[in-house]
Amino acid sequence: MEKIAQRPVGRPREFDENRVLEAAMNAFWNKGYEATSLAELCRVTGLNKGSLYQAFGDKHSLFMRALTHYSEMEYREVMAVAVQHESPLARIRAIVRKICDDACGGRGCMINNSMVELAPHDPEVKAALQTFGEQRMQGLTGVIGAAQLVGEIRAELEPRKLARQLMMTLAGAAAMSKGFLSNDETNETLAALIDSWT
Amino acid sequence: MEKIAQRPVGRPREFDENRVLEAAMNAFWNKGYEATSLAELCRVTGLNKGSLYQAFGDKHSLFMRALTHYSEMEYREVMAVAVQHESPLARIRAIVRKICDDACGGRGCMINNSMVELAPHDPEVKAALQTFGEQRMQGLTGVIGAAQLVGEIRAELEPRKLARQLMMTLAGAAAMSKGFLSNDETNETLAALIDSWT
DNA sequence: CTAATTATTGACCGATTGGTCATTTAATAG
DNA sequence: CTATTAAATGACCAATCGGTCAATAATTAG
Repeated sequence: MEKIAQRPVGRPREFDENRVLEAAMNAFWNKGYEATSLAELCRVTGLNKGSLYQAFGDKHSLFMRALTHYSEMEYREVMAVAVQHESPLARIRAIVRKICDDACGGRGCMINNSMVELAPHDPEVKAALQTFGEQRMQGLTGVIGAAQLVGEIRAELEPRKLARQLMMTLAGAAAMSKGFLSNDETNETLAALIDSWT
Repeated sequence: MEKIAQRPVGRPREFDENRVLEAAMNAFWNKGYEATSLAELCRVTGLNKGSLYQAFGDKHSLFMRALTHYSEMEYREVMAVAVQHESPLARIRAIVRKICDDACGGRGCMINNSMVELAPHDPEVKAALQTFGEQRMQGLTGVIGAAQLVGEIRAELEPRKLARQLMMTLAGAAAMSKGFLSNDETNETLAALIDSWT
């Protein structure tokens, strides 16, 4: 017996879950959690309240899904850029450039936005952000260590500390690009940081 | 004729403007603009809506006053710490430590919070933040230059670029201290950055 | 066909939002 | 005293908030 992908019982969904998540993510990314109303979410997703609630639960649950969606999307895109480069240092530079350019689009980084707006008062968001952060810390630490092995970064520096330094500077870039620094200025500053490691 | 501080005509105010501003600042600093309701502002200030509106205008105007109050308070406090040290480099370290410790109180830095939450959609806030930012950039650039003159920071580095680097890292510290890094980790990272300049 | 199951719709809900205003109160001016 | 000015109060407002729900529609199971 072959296992055919048969439809579940009941009326089928008329929307694509990923498209809806994408739309909700963009709304939250642009305006933050509090400033994004359910009416706005209905507008951008094309669904009405009832459907939104049945499919995703309340506003907070939808936000958590959108936040996770963002984290996975961003991670995937950054990895795709990273693997285009051979040397670890070139990978680091490409990763940083990609993250910086994404954040300089005027809406910053959704993870950073959420950390600032919600983390202190929302344990669920805070826990998710810590998970995403640890994931990124490990990735960066790994590639920094690799760069040291091939002599592209000075060996006496501690990979974990450099990764932390980079994470902090990227977080700062995401914030300051929203109202104070230009894309060029942030990119230049990040490049200078990495140069100081070689 | 001596100029006596005579009371103005009409019923005198029953509250101290600075205390009210302080209370409003703390509320906005804790929860951000959108998440702080007028009811909450009345609660923490002890005033009721009518008085709040007559004295400060609408919510947005009150926020601008609170934000300015924060900027001036923080600037004053940082300067007070700075002047306790003789050498420029010691001043830089003290300034950074002070800013970092303030931001690590769980509520971050109100300027950074506002940049993330409001700058992209609120021109008035954005303009104010740019002013505050420029002020700080000039201060940091100056003291970095002074440190170079006495040989505490390598002379080949550009003061403005170092100041930008420091501002970005401090902004990152303010954000990440809200949900990801401890006070010790942020302090250590910032100290390492400054060490790399010597 | 009927029964069962799930999705869609939009009217509806109480609570809260930011904001206004007429009335009262407390002071000075003359 | 009266007139004038300004602050304080809390009732009041329309609009919006997040959230619910009964009615309807679309599908599968038998």
